[in-house]
Amino acid sequence: MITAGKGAMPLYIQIRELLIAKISKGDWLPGDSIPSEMNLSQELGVSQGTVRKAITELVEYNVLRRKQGRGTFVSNHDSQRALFHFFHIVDAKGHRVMPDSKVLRCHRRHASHGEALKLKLKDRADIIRIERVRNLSSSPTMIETITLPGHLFKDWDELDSGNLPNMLYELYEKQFGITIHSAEEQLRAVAATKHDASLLNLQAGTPLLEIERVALTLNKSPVELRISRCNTKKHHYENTIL
Amino acid sequence: MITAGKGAMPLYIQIRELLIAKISKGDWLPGDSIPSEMNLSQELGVSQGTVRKAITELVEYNVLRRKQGRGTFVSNHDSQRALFHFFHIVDAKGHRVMPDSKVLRCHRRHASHGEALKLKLKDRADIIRIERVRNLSSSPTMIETITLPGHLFKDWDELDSGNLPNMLYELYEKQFGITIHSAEEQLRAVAATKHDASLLNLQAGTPLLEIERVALTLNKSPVELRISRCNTKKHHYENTIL
DNA sequence: TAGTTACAGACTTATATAAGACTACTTGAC
DNA sequence: GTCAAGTAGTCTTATATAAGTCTGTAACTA
Repeated sequence: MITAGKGAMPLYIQIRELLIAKISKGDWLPGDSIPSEMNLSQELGVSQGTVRKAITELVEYNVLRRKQGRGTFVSNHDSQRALFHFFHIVDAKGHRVMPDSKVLRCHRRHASHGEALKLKLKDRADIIRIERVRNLSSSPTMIETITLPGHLFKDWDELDSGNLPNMLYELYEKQFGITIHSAEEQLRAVAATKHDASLLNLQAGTPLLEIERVALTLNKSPVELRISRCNTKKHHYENTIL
Repeated sequence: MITAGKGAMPLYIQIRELLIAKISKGDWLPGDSIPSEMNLSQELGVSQGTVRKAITELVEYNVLRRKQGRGTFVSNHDSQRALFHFFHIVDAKGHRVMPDSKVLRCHRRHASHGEALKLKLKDRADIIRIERVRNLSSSPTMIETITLPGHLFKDWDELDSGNLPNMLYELYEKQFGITIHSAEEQLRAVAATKHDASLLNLQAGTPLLEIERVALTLNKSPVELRISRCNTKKHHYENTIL
């Protein structure tokens, strides 16, 4: 409940947490508009400015999106957002390229110890494994190995695995109600294996950029482990430090 | 001048730009406190809340730093900030390690075409070139090649080049009045040259992570080009996407 | 009549101000 | 030295007004 007074959390923080809870719980779905600042303020017994401050912080975290004159909306994963926010590989000129994807395999397995650790699962838990090659500027450039906790993607097997969409986060959201909100990436340089080499048309031993990403929901629980191995001859990973 | 009324920019944006100008111009130096919100509001003829909103945005950009009960300060580069904000190499456990550095060479040259382009200089402009090896967890892990525009670092040669400080951004700020505020990085996987290999105790051809960074001031003008080649056997580059 | 434009009103977020609460440092009494 | 009050800073909340967006209806045109 919202409480005011000495020693209590500031109102706007209580309200921010309340809004997060509503979204995590699924009361408000991605793409939906939330009640107006005025409505919320009356409902919660605080002023519009206080609700506004709470909302502002969530807009900064990319949880909400405001449109003046229209309302405030829960962020969703259109492919634009996925491309601009989560995809950091660009071409030599620094332009973002929409990748396309060819799925090589898609099957269920047991998690290895390392996978279980990174996804916070029990050892040998049920997982889904996807392997695909991605073309950038129409040449094969990345090999992705994606690991998903089986229990979060129950009806996965009903999908046409040969024809998965290009941007998976949109799929997670629409089909499984799971919204990826943030991610932690580790980057390393590795040597291409023979397998890598044949898929990417290069020689074994060629240096590849390996990106290991754990994608998280709003409440920080891991949902996807993705290992990408990229040929950085004509593309590179771009990061801006602000 | 601050102007209100129809068609004018919002007050808080005008004030934000004014504050940025003051800082860029050097009226307020890194580490200094700026006038209080109340003083500024009186001086500028707006309310405290409006000044506050302008300041808030600059705090989010890491330009200013607030301390409740004390004041608002221009951000400066203590080595902590450099380490946490600009240094993304961590050990296998994800812990930040303070690197140490050994300078190999430090001399003046003419800029190559590529360097001039990235630093927005004229071809063959005067530059300073620093090469150093950095140890992480007491083993040689990175080779850095740093390029600085000569005209911005006039008295550089008076420094003891064999004994440069570990965190250069602090030096730029204190000795030359240049504050690094943001940076753009490009990451690639490359093969170690013989030279790399001998410095890092590994075999030629070993994959290295190459980080090419252009560091910028508050008004986006490039100040440093830094190419780091890292052995990612025991360390990796960490990036969080929010 | 059917279709289109103009405009008013309702509802939304955005901006600006003011007042009091909280926090850290300083000063002075003891 | 220690403690308490004072001072000067930021932080929180509330209120009022501006500006943007959509919808329905009245007026106008073909």
